[in-house]
Amino acid sequence: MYTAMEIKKNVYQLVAQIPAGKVTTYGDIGKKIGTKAYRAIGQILHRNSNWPAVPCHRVVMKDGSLASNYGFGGPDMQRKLLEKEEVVFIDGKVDMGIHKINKIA
DNA sequence: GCTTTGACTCTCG
DNA sequence: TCGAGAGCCAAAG
Repeated sequence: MYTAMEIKKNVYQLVAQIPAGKVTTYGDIGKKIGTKAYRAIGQILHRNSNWPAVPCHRVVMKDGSLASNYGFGGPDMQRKLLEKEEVVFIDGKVDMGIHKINKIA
């Protein structure tokens, strides 16, 4: 049983544990914390009370696509940040086969 | 205090 | 293989 604060804390914790050059998906985070509210995670990160402690730019969709409305400068900014992390982009999407984390600590 | 929206994902057609 | 619909949780109006 998680409370709103616990969920947010878990999300921030998991995202903060993502190393540079690696990315994760909302689904993995949701399953990791035991919730199916993948949208809520995105919402939490959008609000992001813990910026810049939480690298929300390392969180992408299942397909590797970036967020639709990244609230920091648009998806372009997010892509730029990931590229600086040595993340390889394929067809405008993150190469999940290399950068996607198998399991979050 | 209730209703609507939102950085998503999964399943059925 | 591609498209549309339902489900979930939290924050804002």
